[in-house]
Amino acid sequence: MEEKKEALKFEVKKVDPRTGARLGVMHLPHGDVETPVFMPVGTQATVKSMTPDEMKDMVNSYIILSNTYHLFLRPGHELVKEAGGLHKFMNWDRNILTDSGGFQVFSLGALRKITEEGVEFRSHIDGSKQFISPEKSMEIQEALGSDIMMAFDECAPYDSSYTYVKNSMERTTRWAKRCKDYHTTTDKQALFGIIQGGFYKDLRDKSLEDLVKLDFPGYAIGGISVGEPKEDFLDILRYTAPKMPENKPRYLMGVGTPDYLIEAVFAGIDMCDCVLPTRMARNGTALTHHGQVNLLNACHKRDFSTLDDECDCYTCKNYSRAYLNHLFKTKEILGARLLSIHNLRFLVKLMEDVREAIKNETLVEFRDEFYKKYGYTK
RNA sequence: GGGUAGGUGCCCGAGUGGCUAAAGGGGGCAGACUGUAAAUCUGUUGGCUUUCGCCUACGAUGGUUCGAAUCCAUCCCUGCCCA
Repeated sequence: MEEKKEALKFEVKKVDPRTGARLGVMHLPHGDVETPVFMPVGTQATVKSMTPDEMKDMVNSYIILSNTYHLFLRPGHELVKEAGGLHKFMNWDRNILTDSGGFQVFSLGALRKITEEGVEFRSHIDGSKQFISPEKSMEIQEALGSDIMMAFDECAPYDSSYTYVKNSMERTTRWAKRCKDYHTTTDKQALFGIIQGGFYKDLRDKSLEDLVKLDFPGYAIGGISVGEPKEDFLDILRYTAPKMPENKPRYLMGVGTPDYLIEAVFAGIDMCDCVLPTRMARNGTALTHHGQVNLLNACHKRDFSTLDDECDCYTCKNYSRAYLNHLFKTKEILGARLLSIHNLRFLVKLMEDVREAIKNETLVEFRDEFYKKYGYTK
């Protein structure tokens, strides 16, 4: 019997004997992606302020995210399809992972109503009534033509009760089944399931168990990094990640800061994404090897030194903190661009270094040294 | 020279007897940002005392009043119009 060709083939190249961290590679329709990987976010078919060439040449990114809900509203998934798909539309020929719109169920809280059938939204743009079901999310993501699609889920708020999270998680699992039933072109696009269950371990177990039965080519942890204390985040991460199928990519959604990324890798996570580097960049804050640096602070006015002496990015090689300070003070858009280049490169490079450390079995030393320099107390 | 409008905290500007250390912007200083409703949002911005409080402050000086940025007088300065 010949096995049907699948969009995603995942290889675990090595598991760090001391930590369980994994080194791997995802073979995808638009090229290979080495893991662990940080995926920049380009919600509206653009990583804000960055051209695709810059994402390749300056950031060295092989996969980025985009968003179902936002592209559904504008310009509309039909239009993107008409343009030849999302890759062609935005001129990005490497991989794209699309989020399902599930996060918007959470972030647009006041504007939606959840039922078994799906979620009714009020558009944040014009207030118009919109409806997204699991099937609709699949239809949109198929029209976009992303390489990895996410199942339509509900991301419950941090303060949700056990009963609420239980019902929500069970519905998310039913929705995942509906997504899988709808999505048949598995040779072109891989569909990942999303584990929910909030901060209740038995619910995480149940979610994982039921999703694994559905046999997705990859699994994500959703519903954390929603404003909880770090201990709670680490607790659920360390509890859930190691139980996820070993032969499939493990994706931690919505993370983030350098310490969260490193902790995720320690827990056996292969993929992370976050808006943080680009958003912080636009707001004037840089991630550096010596901690966060707010370029708007007065202390940089006459600081002609480089932003991060250990960074290899275009910004660090060519501009001073004083110049960046000036650009942000004057609200020049180049400031946002230069810091976006830096922050994105910083996190992508962090994962490159992490992969190297796993290869060399020096991950623990790498983490300790990184934390010490960054100023984390650990 | 005549007329007229006005002088408020770093800047612009509201306030026309007590609720005013004085709205709102801007600027300054700092903080937040984690599957993007974010080039956004929040705090703070006279001095001393880090509670109560006291002092200084709305062009200057003097006055009316229990009480004045707000009313009166004089003076100084600025914009505009006419000569």
